[in-house]
Amino acid sequence: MGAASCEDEELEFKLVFGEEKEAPPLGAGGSGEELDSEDAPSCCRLALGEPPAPIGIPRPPPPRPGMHSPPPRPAPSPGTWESQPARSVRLGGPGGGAGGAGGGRVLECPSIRITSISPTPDPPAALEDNPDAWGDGSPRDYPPPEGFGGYREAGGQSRGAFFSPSPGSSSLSSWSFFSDASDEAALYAACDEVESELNEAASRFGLGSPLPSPRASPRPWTPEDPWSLYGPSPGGRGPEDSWLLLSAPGPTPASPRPASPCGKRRYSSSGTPSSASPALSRRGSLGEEGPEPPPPPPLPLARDPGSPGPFDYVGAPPAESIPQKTRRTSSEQAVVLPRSEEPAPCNGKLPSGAEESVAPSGGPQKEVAGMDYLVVPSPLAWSKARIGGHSPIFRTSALPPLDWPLPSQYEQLELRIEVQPRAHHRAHYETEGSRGAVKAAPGGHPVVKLLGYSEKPLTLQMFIGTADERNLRPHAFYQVHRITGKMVATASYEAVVSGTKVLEMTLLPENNMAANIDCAGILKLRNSDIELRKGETDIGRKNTRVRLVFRVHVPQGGGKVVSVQTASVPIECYGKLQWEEEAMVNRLQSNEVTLTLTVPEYSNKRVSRPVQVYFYVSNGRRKRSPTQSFKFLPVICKEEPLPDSSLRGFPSASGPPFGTDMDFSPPRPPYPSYPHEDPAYEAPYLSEGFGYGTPPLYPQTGPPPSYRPGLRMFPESGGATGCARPPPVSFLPRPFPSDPYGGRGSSFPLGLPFPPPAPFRPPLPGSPPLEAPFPSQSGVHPLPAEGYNEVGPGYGPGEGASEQEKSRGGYSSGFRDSVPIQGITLEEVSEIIGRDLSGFPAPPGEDPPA
DNA sequence: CGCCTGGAATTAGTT
DNA sequence: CGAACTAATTCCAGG
Repeated sequence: MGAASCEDEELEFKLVFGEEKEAPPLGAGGSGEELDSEDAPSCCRLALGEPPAPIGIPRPPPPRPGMHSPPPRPAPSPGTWESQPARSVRLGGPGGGAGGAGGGRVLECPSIRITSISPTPDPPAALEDNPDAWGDGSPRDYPPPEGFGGYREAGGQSRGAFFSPSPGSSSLSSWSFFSDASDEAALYAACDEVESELNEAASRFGLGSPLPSPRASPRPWTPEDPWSLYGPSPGGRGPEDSWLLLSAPGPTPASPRPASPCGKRRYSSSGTPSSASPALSRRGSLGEEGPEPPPPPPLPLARDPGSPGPFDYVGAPPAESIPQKTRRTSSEQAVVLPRSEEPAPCNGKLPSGAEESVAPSGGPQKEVAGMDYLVVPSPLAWSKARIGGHSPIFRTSALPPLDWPLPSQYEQLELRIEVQPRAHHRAHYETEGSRGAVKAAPGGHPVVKLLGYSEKPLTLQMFIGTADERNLRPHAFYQVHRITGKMVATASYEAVVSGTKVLEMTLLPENNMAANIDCAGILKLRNSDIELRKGETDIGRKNTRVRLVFRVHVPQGGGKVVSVQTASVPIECYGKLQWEEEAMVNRLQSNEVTLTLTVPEYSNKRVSRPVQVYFYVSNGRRKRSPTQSFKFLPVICKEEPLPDSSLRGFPSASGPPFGTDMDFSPPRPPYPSYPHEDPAYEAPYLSEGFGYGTPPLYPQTGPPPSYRPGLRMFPESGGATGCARPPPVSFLPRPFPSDPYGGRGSSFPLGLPFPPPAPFRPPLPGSPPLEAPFPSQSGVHPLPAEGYNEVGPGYGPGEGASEQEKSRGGYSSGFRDSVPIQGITLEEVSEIIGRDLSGFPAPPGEDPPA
């Protein structure tokens, strides 16, 4: 719903609206729907939840590899993981050494070769591997890409072009993969995994092109960072030593990725030069890019000595069009694995210095330098490792890859997103100027904090991850973009890890180990550029949601670190709102403390899931209140609390830490203001288990202590439902007349909950019910208070419920298609709007855009 | 002048 | 194969 505005008068928003100027995330709401469509894979949901352990990861079904990179394997020490090198090695192209520029091939191997990055510029050994090994002709063998745009490349390639799992959407299967399958499954999976992993590994290599991002600034801080590993000190990558370079094989054909959400679409099939083809594309992806700087020098890896980065910037990735293989082979290929991500411990051998030490940065090329070959652990081992819940402890030398799931909390450590980003952020294309940093819903920017540690500065890594139901992993179509400028107070620098741009910031004890993420924008890569990459199975179309993923490696002594990660709520990156309507304010029923308006009906009446929509109150000018949200729910949801609700949020299942969050436990604000709460969103996301670690803060609305997350009320029944607070909202289903006050849809007063929460108001007589008015539908009964779960299985009936319940026979039929349901958490509404509004003369109402 | 933004115009991909 | 639509990108203009 759009914002309702009163043009007549200007409202005083001080109270209501924070000062925030930012536009409300309108589009966000849409997600719900999309989810529906997209969610596809029912399988997705994981039930697993291993607690803290990162592992909550489900095993992938045989078919698809779920992980891109091999999961870290358990280290000798109990509870410790070593990241493994990609199994595939890229064969050096021409000279293997140098970056294997030539199309190195990837070998599949049982054994992996890892090269630690040596300070020396040597080309990565890995590259050299025999190409043959990979006879598969997998994409891995690619000619060196040339002129790619850095980002794309980075993203693409690295992401593994091939390897990397599809960003997103696709995925159906992924989950299945991970599921903790039983042993058998495990085995099964193992095989697949192996491949996948290999692929991943390969991808990583590929990545390497350093991001050329011009902007990447030298690392600001770091120096002290204990973990120099990561970030080598600015100047040096020393640590890199520890980093390993891997060359990975292309994705095996066999292990196809999960189908993209929609099924990956093919651009003109055979590579038609359809527009898609980069080269041809009008946009000139290729063309443009082509011109771009040639692939990085042979020794890609090396970042400039000058440019320090924890992660290496790998040489710029080759053009998208180029087969990944190519890219990889090129010098670029030699990717340095950042300590964490990619590093595979070499034969056990850690890269020198790898461990905690900060390795001086050796030459950039270190990565390449000597790679050791590792014996590849048996698939099973890997599988299990993944599956099993293990502590997120890794060797400093072998940090977990970006696609490796990690818990947000471990023992006393917890990486929490104190302030969540807005649910909508328009990403910019390379052809556009920056669209700024991601903002927080309440205004300002997201804030991430590490709890349980304050000894010394640590490096906080951030990258753009997927937001689908599959495992959280770097998003192929989006990259983090470093924002600089006078308005940016947080020092950061870009690094490329395995083809994924990573923004690194410092968490300082003096700042309570918190970082204000005001330096992170989101870059959109052209779908065609990414999709053309060999090995890339994901499609970019409609794959526009991302999450900000934060990771930190906390030194534990003994060369070990605890890696914790958390992901933000999903962020819709398409500028475009799916739905937006302006709600009409019913002045007659509005007063100083209550704003009554008619809620427009949701555009898509067939949603099967709850759709969270956002709204804000505008004074008709530029003043806008902070964005608030509520959900349109399929009727069914209300009625049935999913039994599994708990499950629905995989997260919960996945881990203790998560569980809570997922459920949006108390800490969470009751209000819908934030997207993540949105069932739609969450469910899927949650599934991943990790990401959401922390409950977002909802400053604005401050979560009322009293609030029960679980209680959700629908308007009609709503009040009844037992909201802790009776929301003063009433919906009136009405046709949507143009009439200012009459509305179509239901109207509800946004009242100030204050004093006495107004009881829920019954629908107004006049308004024609859209379909079934809630009330009567009464089917709507108060949901069981499970917290959000109530609403659905995970909130909702929506996505979460979907599968499970369906399977159960639950509500599938349940949703009413035709009827748009409007479910709102009264509480939310009340709080959100109500308070603020109080005091207004005749407030304009507004709706949330979907 | 450059960075953001919001929107609209185009073009490509689907149905 | 073309039309109608939708989504993705590119451009523009205003602040």
